[in-house]
Formats: sequence, C-alpha cells, structure tokens
Amino acid sequence: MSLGKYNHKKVESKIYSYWEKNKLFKPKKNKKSFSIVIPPPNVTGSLHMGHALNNSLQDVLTRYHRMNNYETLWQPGTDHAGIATQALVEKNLKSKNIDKNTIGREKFIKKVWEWKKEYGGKIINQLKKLGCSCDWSRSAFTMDKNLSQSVIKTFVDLHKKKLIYKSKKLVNWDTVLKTAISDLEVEQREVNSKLYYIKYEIENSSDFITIATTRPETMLGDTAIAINPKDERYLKYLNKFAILPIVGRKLKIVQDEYADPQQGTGAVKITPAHDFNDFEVGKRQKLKSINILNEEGKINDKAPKEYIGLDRFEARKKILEKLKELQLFVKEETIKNKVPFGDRSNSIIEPFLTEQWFCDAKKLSVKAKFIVKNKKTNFYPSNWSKTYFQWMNNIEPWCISRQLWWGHQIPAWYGPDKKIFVAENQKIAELNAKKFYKKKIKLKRDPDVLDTWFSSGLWPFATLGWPKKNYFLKRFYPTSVLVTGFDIIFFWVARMMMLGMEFLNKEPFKKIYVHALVRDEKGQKMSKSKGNVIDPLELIDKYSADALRFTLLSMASPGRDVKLSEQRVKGYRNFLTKIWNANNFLMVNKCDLKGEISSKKLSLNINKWIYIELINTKKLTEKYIQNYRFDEAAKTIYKFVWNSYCDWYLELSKTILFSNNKKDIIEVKKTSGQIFKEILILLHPFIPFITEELWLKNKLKTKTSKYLMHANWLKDKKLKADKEVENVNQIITIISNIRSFKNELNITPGSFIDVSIEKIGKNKQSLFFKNEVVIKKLGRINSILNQDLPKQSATLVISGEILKLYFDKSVDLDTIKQNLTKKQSQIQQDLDIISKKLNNSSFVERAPKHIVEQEKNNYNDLKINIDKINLTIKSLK
RNA sequence: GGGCGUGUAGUUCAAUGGUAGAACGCUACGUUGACAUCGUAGAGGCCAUAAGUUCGAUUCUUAUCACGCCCA
Repeated sequence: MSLGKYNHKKVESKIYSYWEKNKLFKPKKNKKSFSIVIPPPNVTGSLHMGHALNNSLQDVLTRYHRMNNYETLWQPGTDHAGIATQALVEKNLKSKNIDKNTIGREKFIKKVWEWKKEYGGKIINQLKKLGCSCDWSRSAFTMDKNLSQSVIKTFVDLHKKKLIYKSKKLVNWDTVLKTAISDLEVEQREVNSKLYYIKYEIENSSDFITIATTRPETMLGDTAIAINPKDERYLKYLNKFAILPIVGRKLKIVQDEYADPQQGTGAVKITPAHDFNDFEVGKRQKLKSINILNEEGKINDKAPKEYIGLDRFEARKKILEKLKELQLFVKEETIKNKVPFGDRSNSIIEPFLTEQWFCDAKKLSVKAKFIVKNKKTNFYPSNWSKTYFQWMNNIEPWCISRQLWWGHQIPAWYGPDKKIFVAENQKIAELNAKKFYKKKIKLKRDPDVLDTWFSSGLWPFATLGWPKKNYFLKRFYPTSVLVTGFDIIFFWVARMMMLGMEFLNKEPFKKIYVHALVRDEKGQKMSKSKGNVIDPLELIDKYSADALRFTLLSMASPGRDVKLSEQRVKGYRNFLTKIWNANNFLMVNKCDLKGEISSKKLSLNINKWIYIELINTKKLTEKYIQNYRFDEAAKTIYKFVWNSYCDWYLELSKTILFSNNKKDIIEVKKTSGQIFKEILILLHPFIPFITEELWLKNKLKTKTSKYLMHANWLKDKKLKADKEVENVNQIITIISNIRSFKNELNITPGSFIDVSIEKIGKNKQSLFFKNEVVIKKLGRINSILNQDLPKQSATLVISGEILKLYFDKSVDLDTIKQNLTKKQSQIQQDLDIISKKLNNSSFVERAPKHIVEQEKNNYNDLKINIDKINLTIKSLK
C-alpha cells in the first residue's frame, strides 16, 4: 500500500504560512527568557550558505528554548550597508542616465528608500524559506527612525565624553568610492611590485643620496630624507639638504630610527601625507605634510604642471621616464610586497590626509575586555577570546565618518568660523550656537555619514528599544547568545561589546557562539569568480529546507569549516523520507499518537527498551544543544530515529502488531505512537517543517496550542533499565549474528532454518523461549529447539554461547571452519594484548582498580568465547 | 615576524589516557503486511612523523613536516 510521498515544496510554504498567520513567532510570556539578535544581513544581500548556516543555528536555539518554557525572542532585521547600497542605487540610476550629483542628496536618498521598499525584503523572504522563526513583527532596519535616534544619541553622548572627536589624520582613502574607510575594511594583499632606486642630489655638492621606493609618484610630496642614526654610511649628510628631483624642493636629511639600514639603501624618502610610517616620522621630525593627490587619486595642483590631473599610476610612469631622462634613475628590482586594497571597491587604498571623525576605541575597549576576562561573556569555542583580546589590545582609533550620502548623517553643525556644535538636532545646535555667538547664526551640517558598523554596534539594544527602557529591553537584554561567523569578531562583535558596555554597562550577550565558514566540498571558499557557489535556495528547492538545515547543522563541528557537498543534503533528504514512511506505517497500523501511556505501566520489554532509548537520546541531545554541539545533537537523534526506532523497534513491534494478543497490541500501538510523537518534538528545532506537518496531520495538540512549534519537550521521566530491557539488546545481538552467519555461509537470507540451543545454559535458554516469536521472525527461524537434531549442523558462537543451526541445503564445513578460525585468531590477538597487560606487575599495581577489573573481565569473557570456539573447531574435525 | 587552527577509513568528520566510531561512498545479497529516497550483511585505519611523560599515548608535552586562516 502506497501512502504518497513527501512533497516538501507544498508542505514547507504551507506550514510557514500557518506559523505566520497564527503569530507563533512572537514571544509568549514564560518563566525564563531567551533572546537572540540576528546578525543583520545587508539589505542589498541575498541568502548565501553562510547565512543559511548562521540562521539554521539560531533557529535551532530559538525553537529549542521556545519549546522549553522560555519566553523567547529572536529579533530580526537588516543593515543599511552604506557603501554597498549607495553604490547599487547609483549604478541603477546611471543605467537610466541619471547622475546622483544632478538630482542632489535629498532626492537621491529618496531613491534609495524607494529601492529599499521594493527590493530590501528579499533576504527576509529567503530567511523565511529556511524556516527562521524570528518575530518578524519586530523587524528592524538600521536606518529606521528609532534606530537613527539611538545612533544620534550615542554620537552626541560619546562626543560629550570626548570619546568622539574630529581630527586631521591620515586615513585609508578609497579613491573609487571617494570616502574614508576603517582599517578593517582594508585588505593587505601580496602582489608583485617593483622597487625603484632613485638618486637625490645633495645640495651644494656633486654627491647623491640614493633612496628606494615602490611608489615613486609620491616623491612629489616628499619633505625629507631619513637615515638611521647608527648608519655610518650617511653620517656625512647629516643636516644637509637633498634636492627633490623634478620638483626642486629642498629636503632636510634627518636621523630617524624608522630608516632601516638593511632595507633598500638605508636612506628613505619621507612623504608624511602619503604613508602611515612617514606620517609618524613627520610628526617626530616636525616636517611639513604636502598632499599631492585629490580624492580621486589624481595628482593635484601642488605638483608641477605637467603632472596635474594625471592618475597616480600614470604619474608614476611619467615620473620614472623623467628620472631616466635626468639620469637620476639607478635601477629597479622585482619584489613582493603587501598592497592595501579596499574590500568593497577592490581598488588600491591611498593613505590620505583629511579631517575625519574618530572614536576613541582604546578607552571603550577597557570595559569590553574586562567583561570577557571576567567570563560574563564567553566565547564558544573559547579560543576565539584570544582573537578578541589580540585585537582589543592593539586597537587603533576608529574612523567613523564616511563621505557618503546613504547613512546616518553626523549630528554636527558648523558655525561660520568652523566652530563645531554637536547636538541631537538642528534646533539644539542652533540654540547652542546662539548662546555661543550671542546672536542667531546659520549653521551648516556636516555632510558626512557614519560608518555602517557604528549603527550595527548598537544592534543588540537599539533593536530592543534603547534608549527607551521598555519591557523588551528589560526582559531580553543582555541577550542570551550571539551566533556569528569569526570573520566579523572585530567588525561587529567587538564594537557591540564596547558600545553595550559603555551605554548599558552590561554585556550585550552572555555567550558568543562562533561558527565557521561554509566552503565547497573541496574546501575552497565559495566565490562568484570561482564559480563554486552553491545557492542555498536551489538546494532548498531540490531537497527541502529541512534537509539543508539538517545537513548544515550536522556538519557544524566547532573549529572546523563546513565543507558542503550536495550528496550530504541528499542523504538527509532521505532521512526525511524515512520519517515520513515511519508515519505511514503508524497510520496503516492505526497506532495511537494521541493517547498517553505511562512509562511505568509498560509491560513489554521492547516498549520499555525504546522508551529508555528515547530518554537517553533526549538527555544527550539536550546536553549537546546546551554545549553548542549541534553536529553531535543531530547525529544522536538521527541514530535514534533511524537505527533504534525504525530499524529495530518498528521491526520488533511487528511481531506483536500482527499477533492476536489484544492487550499487547494496544500497548505497542500506544508506545509506537507516543515515541513517534516525541520524535517529532525532539526533531522540530532541527527540521521544523516536516515535523510540524506530521504533527498537524495526526491532529496532535497540547493544552495550549495545536501547533508543534508551541509544544513542550518531553519532561524528564525516569525509567530504569531492568533485565528485560537488557534482554532486548541481547536479542538484537542474536538476530544480527544469525544474519551475518547466514551471509558468510552464502545461505539465502530469506530461508528459514532451525536452531538448537541445547548447549546454552538453562537460565539463558529462557531468553530464547520468552522471546521466541521475535527471534523467529527477525532471525527467520522455523523452530527453536532445546535438543540437537541428528543431522548436519553449523555451529555459531555468540558471546560465548553455542548455537547449532540447521540448514536445508548442506553447508560447506570448510567455510564454517575458516570463519571460526578467523574469529579465533582475532580474539587470540586481543587476549594476548590483555594478558600482556595483566602480567605486567606495574600495570596491576599502578593502573586504577576499575581499569584492572575491567581488563580482567574482558579477559574472562574473551577466554570463554575462545574456548567455545576452540571446542567447536575440534568437533568439526 | 606574531597569533590561532587542522593532519584519524576512499571522502567528510567524530570520540577517547585503557580493545578506534559515524555518515556518505563502495561490494554482495534481496525477506512484497511503512519505506528501493529501502532492507540485510560486508570490506576499509602504523589515528602525519619523531622524541618525551606514563604501567599504558591516537589522546598529554615538545620538535619536525604538510595545509589553512587572522594580524603586522
């Protein structure tokens, strides 16, 4: 009888709409609370494998706690992704021949909002496909009004505390995006470069000093040459001047430790406006900084005419040509060096002298470090705290202003004399200005916006309502756990810790679970350019969201990358089918999922056995979830459902279901149904769709809800394993042994045989007779005899007990002997090892007693076994 | 240069100071009372190398060799 196949496509969308319609994602008042804030995906983004893993993990935790009497909030939302979004909308407009500068800031921002309204929900819908049980009614966006207010308040407060300040410094400048970016957004890449050696003439002399540089174009901004104080080669030039080629500027020759005698020629040109090290030298030596670039990376009017307007790389070429012409070019060497690239624009980053807003991260880091050191916040795996400290200990001022339009505009206004008024809004700023200037003054607002991570840094409390002290903030802050990838520990986690501690004086998360990256099956990072990207939505379409989730979860071992292959997803799809079919079996046999049967009242050994297996599985699963070992948790349930329940229990139970014993049949129907119901509950956090579907299909319900999503996990029940339960394990061993034996002897597995247990001790014989029906059915046995038959038999030894099997066709004695001999030598090997140990007096003396005892028992067991085998081999001769 | 991590079955990964496990793949065979997206059985490992600690090391320590990532 076929009961139809599982159609995940229909089921998953249907089930999700039920949950949504019935508002099951909202927190329900309960004793304890549990909260997670989602790492907000970029509003421009679409779901990739990293999101799939990250959110599957969060959903397991959320659903698990929701089903365990926690008032549970999974706070969702998206990030406005300043640069990415602006670039995207800009490109869209460009394709319509609209330039953002002609329509102006206000209209452009309107366009961005329009774009957001139309396409910004994409990733949210994709998260829904994955089954995420976020409270969507609370969905937040970093540019929302209330979040913007938190951002402004944060800025103003930090400014008041002098933790935010404006300063003229070298920053990392992206010449494509025309904005400053933070250190973290710069990627150092090793590339093949050339080191050029250039002669600078010494003033009033025929001498030259040779310097080496990879960036000759910056010489236009040179203001000194540095030599190491210990470098005797150059002492003669001290306090003299060199003449900057092409430009003709006089450069002071200064002593500075920064000049490394081992590097290049040991003399180094100093360009304070275009190199971070040179900038420091410039400060020490009180040098002028001459900026020779404009914001597009082109040479500006501080340079000789012929170079003005040239791109930096064009200028490099021209300058080298000119130097050759002037015979000041010495040589070039091919070298490898690290060059900074912008992670968004992929262009070479320029150190660029500008005025920017900075946040004093060093001061903010103090409390953030303290809280982790004191274990109020713990990393899982704990090693990540090292990464966290390493960065925190070497923290630099955080450049927070960006020359963009899309983002939180900095709440700073300028008077005509550039006096800065930082305030929550223009009115207050103007009021302050009025006080300051003693008259009404028109102020100009800072055009820059804040780094997107600045607002993301407020995420765990701003989304809960801060600075308002409402119910959600009180109930759910600090959040229980943050689930995130290691790649944003600095970007995001560290900043939330700093800002959370600064403003709420409480850690934003109690735990930080750091998961790995998802790679392809060969271990390569997935990237569009490599073409090895596996689209989670395609896998969902093909195999279901449940299968994808289960795959990702069972592969999420700590400290290891997830190497995803489609085969695995397929395998777990089969698991879903298995569950579906098990349900079909229960339906066909009218098993009772709704009835309750007390575990204490169970009388059949197989029922007790499966019940105990269930309890153990549940305990283990709980332990693993609490330790964030989702891989082990998934494995544990998988094994229980497939092996214990489907392979053994359901098979064993058939002997009763198809018998005439009404009382036993009822007990089996109830037990099989109840265990299955518990399986649905256990599995729900991992594979929510199919479990909910089966729950609804069976019309199961709890006191408060008809949805599985709001059911509770099995309460701890105690059931002790008694001898009868142990017997089930023995029965399984016996059946397995008989099956393998037949297989080894090439006996058709389907054929029925007779078995004699005459040689088995009387007390153990009862096991066979008490469980005769089961052993006969699954072992395919005609009759179990307590007397050997007068015909040819094959001898099988199972844990030291001898069984005689009678086959219809004659059996090759040699094969049996071979088999026994093989087993004999295996056991002998083990025995040798153990006896060696037991004969070692220092082992017996020093090893813990229970280990010695255990080894002795092992020895005895093996000895009995091998003796029986030896006897059997002899009897075969 | 500093830091972190990983080397275990064909593959992907577990576990463990006391006889090495799983999944997938592979091989053979199919018993129609849920399931071939299945069942039963089977093959597969000097636990990277070397030394040390220990009664005992795949597990702890150190070194070496590979590979990966982060920071400078």
